[in-house]
Amino acid sequence: MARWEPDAQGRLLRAALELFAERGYEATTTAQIAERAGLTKTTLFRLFADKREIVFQGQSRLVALVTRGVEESPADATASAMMSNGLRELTAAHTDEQRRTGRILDPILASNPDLNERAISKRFAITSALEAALTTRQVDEWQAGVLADAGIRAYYAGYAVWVMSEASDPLIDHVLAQLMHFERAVERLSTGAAES
Amino acid sequence: MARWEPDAQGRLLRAALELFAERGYEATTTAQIAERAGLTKTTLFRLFADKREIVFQGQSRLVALVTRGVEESPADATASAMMSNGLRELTAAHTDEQRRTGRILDPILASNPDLNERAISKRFAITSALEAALTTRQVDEWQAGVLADAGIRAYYAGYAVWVMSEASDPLIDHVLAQLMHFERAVERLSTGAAES
DNA sequence: GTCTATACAATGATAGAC
DNA sequence: GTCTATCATTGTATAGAC
Repeated sequence: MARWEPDAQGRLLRAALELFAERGYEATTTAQIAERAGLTKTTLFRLFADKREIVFQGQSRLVALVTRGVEESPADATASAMMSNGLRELTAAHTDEQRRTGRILDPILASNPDLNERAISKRFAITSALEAALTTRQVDEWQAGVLADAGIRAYYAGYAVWVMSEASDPLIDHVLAQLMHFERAVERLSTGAAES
Repeated sequence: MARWEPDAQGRLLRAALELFAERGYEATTTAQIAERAGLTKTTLFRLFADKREIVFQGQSRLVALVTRGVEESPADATASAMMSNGLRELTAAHTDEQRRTGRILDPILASNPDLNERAISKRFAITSALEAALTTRQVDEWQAGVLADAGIRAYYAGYAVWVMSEASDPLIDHVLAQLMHFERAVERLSTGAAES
């Protein structure tokens, strides 16, 4: 069936993670990654748009997931409930293996400005997708923006706790815990808004 | 006094804007930009970290400005008021000439993925600076995050209207108009939160 | 339909001369 | 502070092998 070893993308990802951990992101060339994966540079760049995408490919599907979570919400759902459904869909995509990968990957992402920039860009893409999905469901534009910012903020904050946690508690619990902080913040802002 | 023509950075910026407008960002090489500015590629890369920074250098100082606006707020200011002060400082930095530049630059930024990514990164840096400044002033972390997200959202939305406006109305007016939308959104969220 | 070989343009770094 | 020169690396383009 397969004339070549299967799962070229996965092999490239694993090779990249190994090399980045060994010698750092910048000191690793795309040729070295390809070689360790048993491929060539040409193939690497056919499968990934650029060097950074090797490590972020997984996050690209999150955009579609958060959108679907909102779209599949019942017709009478509140704006907040639709946002939560988007997050639920996001978190459902995270396996225990991703938690292990995250523990290796996250320090690498933080260590390099190029990877950091791409990470920020991905976060923005997910936020924009959530915002657009809410707007499509007739949520007021500013409300959609605030809910999207807060929801993705909760998602990232919850993820940071989850990825470092020893227990096998599900990601969604951490994200929902963060969302409660958001609701408290909104309460305090609305009562305090008149003062200023 | 000056053995070379002064304002190398400004000359490079103007040369870059001209060339980007003429033939696009990708079709312009750093050597061409340097040549039109009467310099060489080496000098360009000593003055700017990379090709994109030629066009974003101006935004880097905004990080310091928003921080200062919060820091200089009176001791009894509310969290919202400190955030507004940060925005006030940001908007004060925008001249009428920047509005003209923005009309040329913004379409270029939107047209190229690399520039877009850098723009998102700058927005995140400004947001993080505002958030950190509020936290330093003892604002609760989640409240600081929500206020920073919303404040910078208002700043960008206000900027988008201002840059296209024919009248010579100040930027701060547009930003404050956006902030009122935020306050209304908070009101509606706090009353509706119990439903879900 | 996936991979390889080769050649190539552009970014960005570096070293030494003026 | 700028220049010339050279260099490694990213990323593209093409043509062909299995």
